[in-house]
Amino acid sequence: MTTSSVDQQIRSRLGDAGVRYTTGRQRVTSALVASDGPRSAAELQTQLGSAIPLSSLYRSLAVMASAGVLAPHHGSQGVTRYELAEWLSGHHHHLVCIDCGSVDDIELPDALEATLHELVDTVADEGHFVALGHALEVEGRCKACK
Amino acid sequence: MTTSSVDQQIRSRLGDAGVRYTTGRQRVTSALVASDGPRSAAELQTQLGSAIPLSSLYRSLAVMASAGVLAPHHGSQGVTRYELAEWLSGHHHHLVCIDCGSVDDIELPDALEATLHELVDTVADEGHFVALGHALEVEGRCKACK
DNA sequence: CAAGAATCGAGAACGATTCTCATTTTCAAT
DNA sequence: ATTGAAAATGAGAATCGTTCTCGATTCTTG
Ligand SMILES: [Mn+2]
Ligand SMILES: [Mn+2]
Ligand SMILES: [Zn+2]
Ligand SMILES: [Zn+2]
Repeated sequence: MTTSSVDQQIRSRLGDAGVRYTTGRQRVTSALVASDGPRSAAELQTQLGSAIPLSSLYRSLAVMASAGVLAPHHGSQGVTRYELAEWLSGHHHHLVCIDCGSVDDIELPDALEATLHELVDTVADEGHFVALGHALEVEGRCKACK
Repeated sequence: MTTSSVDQQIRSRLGDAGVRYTTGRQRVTSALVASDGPRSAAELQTQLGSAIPLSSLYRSLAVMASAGVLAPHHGSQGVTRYELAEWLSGHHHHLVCIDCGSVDDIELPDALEATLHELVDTVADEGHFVALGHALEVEGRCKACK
């Protein structure tokens, strides 16, 4: 996934939302495109070399999330990590480290994803609600904690 | 699931951990047994009629979680909700309301759960890690928000 | 070049959670 | 039953991720 194609889609979506795609927000995008999992404000600040003040970073993340460009992931210690929304990154799931809380993306083979989709729909039908999405978290240990 | 049988198992497990099963902790247990999803410290305090100070409640939750009796669930707004560990409550999954963040337990029919297990094991094998657990969150709207 | 809108940045404020420490309760040994 | 050690309690302070405030700055558009 190249930064530039994602950039175009984000620029367009933010434009529709009446929100500017400033250089700070573009930096957030490229940091997230380069990541293999969701990132917190603090992690992004490190990754970006302190180029953006925390208060601005938090605001950009909030703005981009409410425009549907980023998706939040709530982890341990009250830390929220953001990633590109699935319409930008593609649908995928997460491997969460039970020791340090880090999160890595995992993509299911198409056959398995299809199975999972059916499964979720069946569960929703039986529970008389509409499944608007699903998230499978596989719990294990990351390389650093193994 | 009766409170008393769970109580016995918890008493035993806490005993092994060298931790006392005080009346405050027993109240936490009965509140969680009566719940249909994970509960935060604040929610438990309300549910328990302010019978336990928040600082004690937080400590009991932490102690019981690190003894493996409770499991934390990290939700929006930095709120952590706890539920009985799966060896006490049985393995199950969650329906998370995308509007208010409330969480309800859902149990998969055995056939679906078996399918999901296989699926997770396959993914883990392919990613060269060990799946120690899994959590499926189905996203939808709760009755209150529908 | 304005003027208005949106954004920025520094610091204050907030809120969930954790920590501190003096007091109280529990448990085991006598 | 008494006692001393260990564990738990409770009130309040402290912490830390996050959000808010507001004056300064940057965009956009005519
Ligand atoms: Mn992801
Ligand atoms: Mn549950
Ligand atoms: Zn780890
Ligand atoms: Zn709801």
